Amino acid sequence: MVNHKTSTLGFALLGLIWQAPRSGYDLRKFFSSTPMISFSDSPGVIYPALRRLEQSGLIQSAEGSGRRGRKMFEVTSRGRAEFRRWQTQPVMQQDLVRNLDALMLRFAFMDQFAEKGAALRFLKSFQKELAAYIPNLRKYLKSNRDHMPRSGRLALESGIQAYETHLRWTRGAVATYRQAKGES
Amino acid sequence: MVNHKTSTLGFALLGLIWQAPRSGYDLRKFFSSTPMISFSDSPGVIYPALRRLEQSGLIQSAEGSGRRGRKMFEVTSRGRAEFRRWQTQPVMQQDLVRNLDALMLRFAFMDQFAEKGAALRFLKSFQKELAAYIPNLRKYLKSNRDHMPRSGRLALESGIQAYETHLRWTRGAVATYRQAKGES
DNA sequence: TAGTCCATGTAAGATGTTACATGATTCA
DNA sequence: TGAATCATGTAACATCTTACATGGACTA
Repeated sequence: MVNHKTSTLGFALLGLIWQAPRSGYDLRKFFSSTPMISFSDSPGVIYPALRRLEQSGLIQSAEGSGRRGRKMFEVTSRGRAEFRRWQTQPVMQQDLVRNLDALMLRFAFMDQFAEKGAALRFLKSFQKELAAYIPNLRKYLKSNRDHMPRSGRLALESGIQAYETHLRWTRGAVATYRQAKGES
Repeated sequence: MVNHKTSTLGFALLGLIWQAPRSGYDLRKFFSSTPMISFSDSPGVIYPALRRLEQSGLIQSAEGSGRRGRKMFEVTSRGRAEFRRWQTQPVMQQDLVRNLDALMLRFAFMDQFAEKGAALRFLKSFQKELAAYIPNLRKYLKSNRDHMPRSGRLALESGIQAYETHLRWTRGAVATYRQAKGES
């Protein structure tokens, strides 16, 4: 068994297969027809990624798979453990800057696959990193705005606004979870 | 001369070198110390990318480059033409979904390198694609919200909010340009 | 029976990640 | 002189992009 380091795409596939056993074709169609369109639905991406997940022992093809010609995959217990490990890592500043999409993917599957409380911990951790990072951007803008071209300044402001929107979102999300807790 | 298809990183380098001749080291430091930190500052990324730009004839190393050991690059006329072509392409829905960062990069250099009016054309084009795309996400949310897990729904809402923030930003940016035009 | 969709794959090539390597320069 | 920083590079590896290839099933 070869051990590949799972990519963001790999975790997306793993999460979807965990939701319900799926074939490569199902996954391609899912990507092309939902907001997960940000992932490529090309066969040259999906099938090799599935083979890697299988080689790493994170998924296996189910026997007696549906229609002839289809190969259905299901998640193994190793796959579930690996997914949870990835999903519940603390949020780092680097994730914010380089991999915001992966962060949201981790959160998207939180209710289904992580233990209770993981969603709130994630949100708090995300919030903390955002609150620490946004002032850096503001500082840079303040020091440099006068000798930045207008479009450069606007682009930076757009980035700041995007992070602020995420921060606002985390507050709403935390409230949603708190409320649900109170009701239960 | 080999012709490589220039990547987003390549255009980032090209734009920065156009602003002022720079060495690989300068570029690495720029990435690591400004909001362009989203690009890798690793030498294993920067130096090969510079070689590719040079091989494609988009940059050349300047003679008598500064301190001993440094190689300063400057943009060629082919490089300028290629940058402008990339920068002034119309915005496609695919750019929105897969390459939002590249879009903002294109805009960031607009005032410096594109002809007058290009910034406004870009903003209008961006606006149009955003206005066309956001309703798709809303529709998906509306049809699926009842059988989505809470965290999945929240993640989708975060995506919608991010796009809406960009749309709001374009309106502010258009106003900025209009105002400057009126004043001039 | 012809066209479309289902379904899986391979191959070439470019790019990015990470780690390693080397030597010059500056400054305490 | 030793450490940090300047400065450029290579090499192994994994991944993604794009294009091509193949055959079965369905349906007008």
